[in-house]
Amino acid sequence: MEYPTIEELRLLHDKICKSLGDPTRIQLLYILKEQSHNVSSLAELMELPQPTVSRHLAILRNSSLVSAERDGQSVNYRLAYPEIIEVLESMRAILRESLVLQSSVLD
Amino acid sequence: MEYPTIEELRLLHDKICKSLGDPTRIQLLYILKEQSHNVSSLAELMELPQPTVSRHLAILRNSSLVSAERDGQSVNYRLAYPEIIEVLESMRAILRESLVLQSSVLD
DNA sequence: ATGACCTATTCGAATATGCGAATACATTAA
DNA sequence: TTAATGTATTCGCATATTCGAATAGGTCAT
Repeated sequence: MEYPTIEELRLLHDKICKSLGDPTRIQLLYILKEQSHNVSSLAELMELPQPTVSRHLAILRNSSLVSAERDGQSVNYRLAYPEIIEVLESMRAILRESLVLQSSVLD
Repeated sequence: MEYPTIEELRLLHDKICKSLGDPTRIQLLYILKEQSHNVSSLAELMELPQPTVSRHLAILRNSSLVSAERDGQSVNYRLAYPEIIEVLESMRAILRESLVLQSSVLD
């Protein structure tokens, strides 16, 4: 496992980590994990204004985490790299571990 | 694989993802992957002021990603969950894939 | 207790991020 | 072309985050 350069870490942060730095975007990824959706469908599912969803999708698109394909008037979004869900699941596992550890300290 | 609730995603974001949302903290994790360090050692390695490093370590500590153990006057920091490096490596793999894909589009 | 050393926290300013509202853009049908 | 539908972007504002500088807190030796 090579030690990444500072520049690469900065790129990693800019492109991926920063993208995951908002709960709405994480939720979008989990919804898209199940199936692809267009913008208005996502807006309805998440009960958020369409421009808000569109903005978040633009960030995810810029990070290459989702891909967009126009289908007539609407634009269909899907996960570009389903592996990102496994990444999030690994984080959830760490989170669970740490919470268990913390609660056991209280005993 | 269970579908996480919005509350859980929000917790995931607050505790883990937000912590990864800064390049300095990512670099700290990669340095600590090699071996544990105290604060001033990290500050010197990263060429950053001690308070800056201390602040970032506090955030990582609050996220349970690093653990601190006092050793006399200094405080030794180490990765609480080395798995976090694998998570970051998975993100780097996705990043590489997307960059390769983008460059091939240019051909 | 005092000084030396290491670490943590606070404060103010600068920057970044997210949101609502309005609007611009794109596509299709009539 | 015009209207309708769906999507993207812009503008201001509010909030959040980061950093440098200064300072406070903790530990140990004298």
